[in-house]
Amino acid sequence: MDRKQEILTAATKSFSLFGYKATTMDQIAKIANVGKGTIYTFFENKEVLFQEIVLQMIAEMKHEATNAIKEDGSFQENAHAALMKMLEFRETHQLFVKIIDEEKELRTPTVQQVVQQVEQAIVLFVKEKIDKYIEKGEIRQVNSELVAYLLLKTYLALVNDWNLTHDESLSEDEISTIIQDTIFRSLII
Amino acid sequence: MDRKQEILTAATKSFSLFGYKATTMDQIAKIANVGKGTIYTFFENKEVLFQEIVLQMIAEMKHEATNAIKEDGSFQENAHAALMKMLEFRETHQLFVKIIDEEKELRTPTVQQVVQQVEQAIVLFVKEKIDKYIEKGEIRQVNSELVAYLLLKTYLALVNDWNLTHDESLSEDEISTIIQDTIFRSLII
DNA sequence: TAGATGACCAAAAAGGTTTTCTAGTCATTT
DNA sequence: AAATGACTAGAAAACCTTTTTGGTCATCTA
Repeated sequence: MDRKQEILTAATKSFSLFGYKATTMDQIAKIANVGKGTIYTFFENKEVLFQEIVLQMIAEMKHEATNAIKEDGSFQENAHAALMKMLEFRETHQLFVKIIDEEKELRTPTVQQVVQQVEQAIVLFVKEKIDKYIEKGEIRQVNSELVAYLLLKTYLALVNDWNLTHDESLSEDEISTIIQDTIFRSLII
Repeated sequence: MDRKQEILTAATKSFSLFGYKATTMDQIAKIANVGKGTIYTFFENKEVLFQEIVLQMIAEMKHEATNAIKEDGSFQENAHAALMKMLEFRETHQLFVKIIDEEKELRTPTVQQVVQQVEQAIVLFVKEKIDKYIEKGEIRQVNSELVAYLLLKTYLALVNDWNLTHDESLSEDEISTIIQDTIFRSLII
């Protein structure tokens, strides 16, 4: 495996496990079995390395979501499939959970910035999907950006915030059902 | 005006303006024109004084919301009226805005706790209203607590979070329209 | 001699200590 | 009997010291 990939893998592992702030460049170098200086021949600095990894994650999310969608499927079934994929994604990709946590707890400026980028990317992606279904005439003509924003915030509230005030987390089924029953349902003509 | 009310007024003013942490008991005493010791003859401590004020605010919110609702009105019009009242309320009662801000920024434990109480009170109130309309058969049989929770989180996202990533805040009309168009609409049979 | 390396440095963060501030008390006053 | 504000203990802020860490670059190695 080439050194750059070695470093990316090591950094992803460490960021996912310890977060941005608690991950040191020395640590990454050690895990990747390279000298620290080597990292800097591939990545300008820690922040850029982090951003590249997060960008990779966003690409993967898009990929997974896109895969879950059937080109000729109805809005209802595709929305459901994509949502379920995103609920799964969360479980396998700890990085997503970790950075949202760190943004809330530690307030690391870099992380805050990156979380914003992620949110923006997700909203844009979802907005485009909504727009497509509006064009198709399958769903109502709504402010697609606002709806996309609302979907993201709802998702995060149910997935991350609910268990802060309640003993047990919501199951994927409960989350899926409530979103289906409210926002998705309201869109269908 | 009696001393207790004088103190409550002064404290409300100071908490609304500076938040919980930045308000000192000396300050409240000075504004209220009483000796600091006097505060402690009416209120056990700073925390209790704060809670009493917030409890008062919750009562007022309930009062306003209840007033906005017509006993024989449809779900649609009452939901809209109550939502508009809450959007107004926010403008006049800076305390609500302030404590939600302080909970996010400063993480003062007392404030965190109190915000939780407020949220719980609101969710319960909204849940009961939803249940009433389910009974009436005007809206679908949904998990009313979850929907109430979702409404609150949506409200807060649109009112507080949107402008963190966008140049201009959403207008009351935009907020009202989107909530109406999504969550409220999905409930109606 | 091109690419990798880790000792090195400046700057930031953590840790520890002193000073200031403030919630809450209570002896004195009204 | 009720109100007060000087007082205190403990919390928070400010300050200084030490350690850590991101980033560099002279040296090494293949």
